[in-house]
Amino acid sequence: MKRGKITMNDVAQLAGVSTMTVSNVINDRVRVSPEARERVLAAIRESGYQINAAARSLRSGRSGVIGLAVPQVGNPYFGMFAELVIAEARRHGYHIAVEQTGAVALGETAAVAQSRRLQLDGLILSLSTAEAESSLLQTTEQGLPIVVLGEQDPAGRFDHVSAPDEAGAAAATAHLVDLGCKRIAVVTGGNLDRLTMFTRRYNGYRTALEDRGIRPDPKLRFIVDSLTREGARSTGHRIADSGLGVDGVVALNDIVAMGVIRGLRDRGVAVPDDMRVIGFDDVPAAAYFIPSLSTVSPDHEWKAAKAVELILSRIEDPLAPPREYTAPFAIVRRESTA
Amino acid sequence: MKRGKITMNDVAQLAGVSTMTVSNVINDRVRVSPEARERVLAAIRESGYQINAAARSLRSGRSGVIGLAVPQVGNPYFGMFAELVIAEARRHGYHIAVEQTGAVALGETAAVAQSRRLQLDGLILSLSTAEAESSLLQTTEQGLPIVVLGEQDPAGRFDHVSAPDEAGAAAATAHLVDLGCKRIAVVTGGNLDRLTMFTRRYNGYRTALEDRGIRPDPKLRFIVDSLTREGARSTGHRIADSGLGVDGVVALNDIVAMGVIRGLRDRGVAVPDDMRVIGFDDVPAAAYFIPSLSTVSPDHEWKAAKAVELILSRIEDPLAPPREYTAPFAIVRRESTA
DNA sequence: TTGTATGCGTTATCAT
DNA sequence: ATGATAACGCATACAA
Repeated sequence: MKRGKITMNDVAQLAGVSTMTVSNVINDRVRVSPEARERVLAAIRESGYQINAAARSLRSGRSGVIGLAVPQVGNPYFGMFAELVIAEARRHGYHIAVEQTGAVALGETAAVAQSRRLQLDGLILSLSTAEAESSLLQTTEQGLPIVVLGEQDPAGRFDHVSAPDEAGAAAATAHLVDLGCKRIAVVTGGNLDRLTMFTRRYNGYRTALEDRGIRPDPKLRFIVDSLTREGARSTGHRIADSGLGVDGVVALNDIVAMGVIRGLRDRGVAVPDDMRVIGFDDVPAAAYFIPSLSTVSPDHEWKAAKAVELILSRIEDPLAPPREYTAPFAIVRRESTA
Repeated sequence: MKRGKITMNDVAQLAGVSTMTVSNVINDRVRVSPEARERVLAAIRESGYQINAAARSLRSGRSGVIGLAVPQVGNPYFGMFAELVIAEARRHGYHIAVEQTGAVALGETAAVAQSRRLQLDGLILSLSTAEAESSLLQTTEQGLPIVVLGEQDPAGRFDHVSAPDEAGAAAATAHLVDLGCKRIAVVTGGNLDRLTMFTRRYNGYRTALEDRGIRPDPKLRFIVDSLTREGARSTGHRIADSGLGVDGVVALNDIVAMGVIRGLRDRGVAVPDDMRVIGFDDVPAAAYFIPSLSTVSPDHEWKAAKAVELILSRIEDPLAPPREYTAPFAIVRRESTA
C-alpha cells in the first residue's frame, strides 16, 4: 500500500506485465489472458491504484463527464431534476457535473465555455435566455454536443427536450373552468414578445379560455414582480387587492403558485375557498404545501431520461439531425383547487 | 477563427512567440513584455483558444476544481448550501463540482474515490454516516484535502464545519417553553446511540428542558418514520393521534417540521393554534410556508465561506492541524410559533 | 496475447 | 524577457 500517486506503470511492474496490459484490463479492451488479468487486478488492489482522469482525458479526448447547467441548483425544480439526471447518467456509465448559470445569458454562455475548458463530453443546458443562443451556435461548431432544455432554439439547431408548456397550461386552465371559476387570472413572467416558456404557458391559458368561449381579460394577466418566492408573494398581494373578483389563478410554476397563495393568505384570502390556484411542475414540496397544490405534473423521469439519451446519441453522432421532444404530463388535483 | 481544437502552440505561432510565452501570459506567471502579451491576447481572441483543462491538470497536478458532496442535490437545504459554496469558491477562482452521495456510506466513500479519479483539488464532504470514516482516513493519507460538514469525526482528524446543533435545538426548545408550551415533543432521527446530528439536536432539546426544571418525557420523543416529507407527515399523524396532549414540537429540521405540520393538518390539528412547531435550518421555503415556519437559522453564508476557506488552506498546507468551527445562529420567530 | 514507441497539451526547468 | 526541452499518465497504432 504505497502512498502518493501510483501510476499504471507501477501496477504493471508489480504485476510483471507491460503498461498496456494494465490498460487493457482496466478498459476491458482486447482479450487478456486470465492469468495476466488476475495478476493485474491483484496489483491494482494491492497498490490502491486509481486511474488518472486527467491523463486519460488528455489522451482519449473524452472525460466521461457530462455537464448539467441549470439556473440555480437551489431551485426545487432544478434540484429534483438534477437528481434524476445524475441517476440516469450513472446508469449509462457517465458522471454529471452540475453547473450553475444564474439564469443569465452570461452564465449560460460561461457554462458552455467552461464545459469545453473542463473537457466535458457534452452539456445538458437548461436555457432561460435566448441571448445565449449565438454563443451556443458558435460552440456547437466547435464540437461540444449540447442538449437544450426549456427555451427553444427557434432555428431548431439543437436537440431539445421541453415541458408541455402550452398543453399543460391549457389543461390547468380548463381544470379551473370546469370547476366553475369565472374570473381566472394568470401569473406569468416578464417579456411576452419572444417565445419563451412564459409566453407558451400564457398562450396555453389563453387558448383554453378561448376554446371555451371565454374572452381573456387583459386585466387578469399579472406579471410576476420577480421570479422569486418574494416576488410571487407580492403578486399575490396585488391579486388580492385588485378588486377584479378573481376566483382562480393559473401560475406559471409551482414556486410562484405557492408564493401567490402565501400572498393571498397574507390578505386573508383563503385557497381554495375564496380562490383556486393551480401551479406547474409538481415539485416535491407541492404535495406537502398547505393547501396541497394542484399542478401540471410533467413526467420528470421521462424528461431526464430523454435528455440523457439525446446527449449520448449526440456524442455518438455529432452530425445527426437534431431531435425535439415534449414531455407527457398529467393534471394533479389537490386541495388548492378542491 | 479555426475550428476544432486550437492548442497553445497554434496561439504561439499566430502570435509569433513560443508556447511558454503564451502559457506565461495565460497564467500571469513571470514578467512578459507588454508587446508580447498584447500579441498573445490578440491571438487568443482571434483563434478562440480555450485552455485544455485535462492537459493542464495532468501537468500541474491541480485542476482548480473542488468537489462538494452532498446527500441529495434536490434537498432544499443542500441545494441552497451548494449555491452559496459555488458562489464563494468562484470568488477564490475555484470551480465547484457537485456530487451526490445518497446519504449512504457507500456513496460517501464513492464520492471520495471519485474525487481522486477526477483530479479534484479537494472535497467538501457533507457527511451523514460515520461508516464512511475509515475510508476517509485512508484517503487523506493519500493526500486528498477534505473538509467535513455535518457529522463529526470523533477523532478530530478533519477540518470540520458544523451546524449549531445542540445550542440551536436548545434555543428552539426554550422558545417553546417561553411561549408557555407544557408538553413539548421532539421529532428526531433513527439511531441515537452514536453522536450524530440527530443525537446532538435531541440533546439540545433535553438540556433546554432540564435547565428549566422540566423532566423530558420519553413518550414525547418521536422517531421520524423516514427522513422524507412523507415520513414526517405520517409522524405528524402519530403525534396528532397520540393523545399525549402535545402542545409544542421541536423538529430536527425544516423539511421534517413542514411535513409534521402537514400531517397535523391532515388530522385537523391547527398550527400554531392547537400546537406550536419549530424547525431547524431556515430553508428558503420556510418563510413562505403556511403557517410560516419558526426555525433555527444558522448563518449559511458563514458556513459556506468557512468551508471554502478551510478547504483552500488545507490544499495550501496539507499538514496543518485540523480546525473545527460551529456556525452562529439565530431563532427566527414566525407564524408556526405565534 | 502482449509489448514498444509515440504523442495528447500543458507547464517546470533550465538555458539564453 | 523569452525559448528549448522534457515530462506529467495514459491509450492509440503498430510490431512481435
